[in-house]
Amino acid sequence: MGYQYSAESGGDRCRDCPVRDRAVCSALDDGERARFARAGRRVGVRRGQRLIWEGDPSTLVANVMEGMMKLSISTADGREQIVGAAGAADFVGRPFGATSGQNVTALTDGSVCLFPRADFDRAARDHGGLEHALLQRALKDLDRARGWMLLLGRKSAQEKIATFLLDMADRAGGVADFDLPLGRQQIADLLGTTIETVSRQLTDLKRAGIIALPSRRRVEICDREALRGRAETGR
Amino acid sequence: MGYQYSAESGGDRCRDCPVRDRAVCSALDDGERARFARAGRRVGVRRGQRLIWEGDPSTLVANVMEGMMKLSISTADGREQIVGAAGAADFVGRPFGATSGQNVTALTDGSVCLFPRADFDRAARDHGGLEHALLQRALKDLDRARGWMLLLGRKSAQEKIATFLLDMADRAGGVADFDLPLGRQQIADLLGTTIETVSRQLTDLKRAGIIALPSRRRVEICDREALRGRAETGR
DNA sequence: CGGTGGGTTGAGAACTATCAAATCGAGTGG
DNA sequence: CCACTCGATTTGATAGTTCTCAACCCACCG
Repeated sequence: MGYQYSAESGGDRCRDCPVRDRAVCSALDDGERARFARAGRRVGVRRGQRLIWEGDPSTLVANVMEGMMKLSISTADGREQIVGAAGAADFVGRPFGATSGQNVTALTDGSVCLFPRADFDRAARDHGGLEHALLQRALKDLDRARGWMLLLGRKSAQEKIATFLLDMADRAGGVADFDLPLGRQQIADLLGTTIETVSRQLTDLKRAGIIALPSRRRVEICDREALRGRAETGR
Repeated sequence: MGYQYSAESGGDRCRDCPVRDRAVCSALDDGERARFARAGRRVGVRRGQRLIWEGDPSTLVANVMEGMMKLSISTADGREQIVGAAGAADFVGRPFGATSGQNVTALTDGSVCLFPRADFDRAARDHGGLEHALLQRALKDLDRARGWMLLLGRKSAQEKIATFLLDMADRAGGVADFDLPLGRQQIADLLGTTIETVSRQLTDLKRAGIIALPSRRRVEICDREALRGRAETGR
């Protein structure tokens, strides 16, 4: 399939894993992990590369080690909706299921730790801790997905953008000043709107003095309260 | 809280449970279940009754025994989005989490088997089978939620209604003829649109001869292919 | 027979998408 | 260092959808 396998082969593959104590694997003890690690492969991914295809048989799952991935679903005529994102230490893929319901595509260069789904499923069944970690993540993802459904179904473009910016600020650690990990088109795909609407709403917020946009990717929140107001009633 | 507790008290509460071999409990063996059952209570619910509130501490979880529930989230100003539905044998509530992210409200009269979350969490940790069953459900719910995000974010009113009708027909067993379990307002809340738009789209489909609407709740699909077409490209 | 609670229909306003053109920014090669 | 190019973003004009508000209908009930 053309993945780029890293040089490291046997031995303790996890030793230098950047996410070894945040990923689901951290639920395993050292012995379990050592055995489990044999099934996994560290693989580099390039921006734009697709790891998993919507509708394909679910044969792979992975932990993200570096970089950012998007989960997306498309209509037959090419409209795309981003349904989730996964960064370092997050889990992607569909365990315990015949097919994958989403595309998984790299938004940035990065690397993942890839497992054949069958091996992973077996390990999850054998080690309750791993399964519990998966359940925790699935439940959290489910809460997030459902929260986003409210945004997609019921919020105006204004509210969508404001909510999105607050969400991003939170993820960046609650700071007022951060870089967007997404381009305008991807923001549109996430919010269920168009690139032009995203652009217009951003410049509206800028003109209102609520945010500043020093460069394409950078955002400064100048008036968090006002932004919060628009996230709730920005009709 | 005013729940209506049923008369049955001790003994084998599960014996006459209508969903005993489809609910998550079916992952337990008889001995486990007997012990587990002591923590649960069968409770009747009336149409409109809310079991769980969005944002409240998560103290209860439940298996639905009879009837249908909706999961919903609301904005501060009262707009509502339905984010899921639960029928007989489905599980509701937020295990392993401090707060519930959704409202759970009965759409019809029915009954549920209610557990204090703490007891349920403990049981899930002790019995891997139960946890696995929960994971399976969470993953399926997650797939469904994400699929619905595509509809909410990217589909036109026409496509939403057509998709909804096909979905309902599937759930009813793939028949061409079924009763809607939801009123117009609830369909609107599910599809992220308004009651008027739902009504208009339905009459459009009726005028086109694709469906018939013999009564308020009943739908007949006359031309499934045409309906499928509108679910994909009904712009 | 007058309520009542859905549901439908109509008209106009408000948003948002669409299409097209102008701008911007980072590279590139001279 | 400057013109030039390419992709991303912004802006403008316009068309379409969908929402909103209001009136009307209809089946059912006391």
